[in-house]
Amino acid sequence: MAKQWTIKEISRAAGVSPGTVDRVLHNRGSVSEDKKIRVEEILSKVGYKYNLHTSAISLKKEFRIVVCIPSCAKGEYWQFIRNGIEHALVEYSDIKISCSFSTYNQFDVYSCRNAQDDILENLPDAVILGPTFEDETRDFCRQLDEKNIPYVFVDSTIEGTRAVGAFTTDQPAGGLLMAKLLSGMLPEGSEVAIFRAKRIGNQESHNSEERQKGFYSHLRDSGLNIKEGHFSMFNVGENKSELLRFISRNPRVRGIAVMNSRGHIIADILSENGISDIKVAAFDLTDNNRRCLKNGSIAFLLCQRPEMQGFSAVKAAISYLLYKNAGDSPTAMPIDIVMKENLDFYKDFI
Amino acid sequence: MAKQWTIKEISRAAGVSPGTVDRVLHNRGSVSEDKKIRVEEILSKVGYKYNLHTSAISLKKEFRIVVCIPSCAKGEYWQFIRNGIEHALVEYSDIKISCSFSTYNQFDVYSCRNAQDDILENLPDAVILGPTFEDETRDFCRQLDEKNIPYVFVDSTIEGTRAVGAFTTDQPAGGLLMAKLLSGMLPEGSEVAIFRAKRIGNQESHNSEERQKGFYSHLRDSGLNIKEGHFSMFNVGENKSELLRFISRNPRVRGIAVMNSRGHIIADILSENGISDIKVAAFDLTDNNRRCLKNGSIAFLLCQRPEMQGFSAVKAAISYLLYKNAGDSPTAMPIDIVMKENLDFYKDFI
DNA sequence: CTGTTAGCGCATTCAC
DNA sequence: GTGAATGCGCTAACAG
Repeated sequence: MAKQWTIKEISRAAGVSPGTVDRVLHNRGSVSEDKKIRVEEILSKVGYKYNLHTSAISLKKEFRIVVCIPSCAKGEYWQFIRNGIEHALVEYSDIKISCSFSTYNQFDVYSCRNAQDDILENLPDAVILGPTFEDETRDFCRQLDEKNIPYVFVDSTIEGTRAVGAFTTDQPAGGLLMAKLLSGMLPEGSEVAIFRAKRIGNQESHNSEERQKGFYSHLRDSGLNIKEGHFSMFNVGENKSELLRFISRNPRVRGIAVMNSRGHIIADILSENGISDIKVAAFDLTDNNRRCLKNGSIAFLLCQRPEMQGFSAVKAAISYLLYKNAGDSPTAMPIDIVMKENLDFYKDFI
Repeated sequence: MAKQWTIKEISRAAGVSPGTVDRVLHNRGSVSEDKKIRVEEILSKVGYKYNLHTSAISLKKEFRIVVCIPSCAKGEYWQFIRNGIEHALVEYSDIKISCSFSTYNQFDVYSCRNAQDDILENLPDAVILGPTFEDETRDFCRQLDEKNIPYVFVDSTIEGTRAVGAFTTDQPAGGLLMAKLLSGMLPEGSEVAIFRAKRIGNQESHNSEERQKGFYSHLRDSGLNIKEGHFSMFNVGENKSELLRFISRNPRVRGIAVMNSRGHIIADILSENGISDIKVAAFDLTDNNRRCLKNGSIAFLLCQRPEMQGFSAVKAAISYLLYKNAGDSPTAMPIDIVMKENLDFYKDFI
């Protein structure tokens, strides 16, 4: 048990007042060079560690954090990130933060710009950012930089920005893992198919693309034959006929890898049509995917700890706001493999 | 954002002093019935929530927690539980707790009894318990109950005790998952083998047994042929010849499931002897297993979040010590499936 | 530049 | 039975 030093003790040891130590700690200036050095020496010698909570109670200011992420229905991916954020707000409820959400439609650039503009008008103390549109987000970050507003990424990060934290998944690694797992559980001589969502406009989902790269990088060597299919996330009606046609044209396909969280769309069609010899894999433990995992129509899911991302993002924001601690490189979340047999244990965790 | 009510505000609303509110909060008595009711009404109406940290700073008492777990080498399972505990102590360093470790040899009942006796002499405020020997631990818990010392389980729990928290894994589920995953990745017509550690004396590891039950429960239906093998965790020299003999006698075995964390012992022998067509699976992400996963000699591991167990145990102990919050039923950790491809992301997480 | 001090939310002691 | 006062570690405003 390392002893916890207090500011008062430090000040005594340095022969200065607590106020001076506080000034040194916060780089508030107005401290003579020699005293500053003396204090800093002791500080590092005893390994002084801030007390997040006691310092927070004496803080008058209320920090305003705004979260800019896609809106989504209950039980979908972004909802779990949101849960993690809200969990953190409870965990850190002694720290005076007000948090508001500025959500946008992830398929509509304009709604995203609107959300970002709102934030720039409000000038919060920090923002948590779930990026969907690369260019817009990069632009937004530049403006936040100008205004000295710190931001933290969840889900994925945008290169060339100066975030104070980022909690993401290595998407190519996810794709590769999916390729290996799925191909490993198919009978010899099978083919795999990769399924991607058709998107409105030409905006292609960045995460899906990255995953697909990883997926192909594994199967390039294995010599397995890969087919490509598409489905719609909106015009669900047409999916059935299209999928059945795909299957009849590619009778040796025994595994379908869905590059986003909509595996349940494929899985439901298959099980409704009594097709049980094709294994489906997808990403994220959404409510729908959970259901399909349970009834066996999805073989496994790869999950990226959305709650933990949200939780960590809030923690990182607070740590920066209070102590200017910026996280170094992005933190890659574990990629959890969830199957019917361990599904029940992935619940409510951060 | 739900507003956080303070004791002072509550007292104003109830027309009493802060001291009175505190007395009803802590059931300290010396409060007239009518005031008590008035305060409790407001308390529940506004959903008053303790502030763990601010209440801790004003607490004079230093809580003494002692951790009674098996000792182990660096990079082994119990070490990670310990890491989680130490992580929590840092996270909650604003709360005055002193934590000491009373470790025992997990293969020696006497050392366990000694560790427990030490604790009973010291009379700490709470103990965190990693049970190995069932009878001894049950007895120990009974004595703690008598002395009103709360305890929290990590790793596994003992039936019929009154722990204020337990963070464990569903071992049969782990065994079942291993059976499914391993058998699913073997070529048709293969056999699987289950390997268990020979133990000193007749004390059999409870966890291994539970896992084995789960393992068999899956394969009973699948009709797969299961062989049984043994290895020594101590007399490692004899393992090689024994394993090679086993393999030559059972030439169709293509998968070996090791029911504890010593998969690396089997994996190393196999790879040293150029045997690469047998997949090994085991439990826990120990340093040795990590190495084998990396070099491909282990196919996958099932892991039970030891750091999180340790972390949660400390949190539960604190929550009980401060507010008498006892966790309801044991909390089952997720069972993480770790393979070469997602290995790198399972590091340093709680 | 520097020391002093009030006050954050809470627990506790001490008068009344 | 009850309220007022004090102190925990820390920040910030203020006086010197």
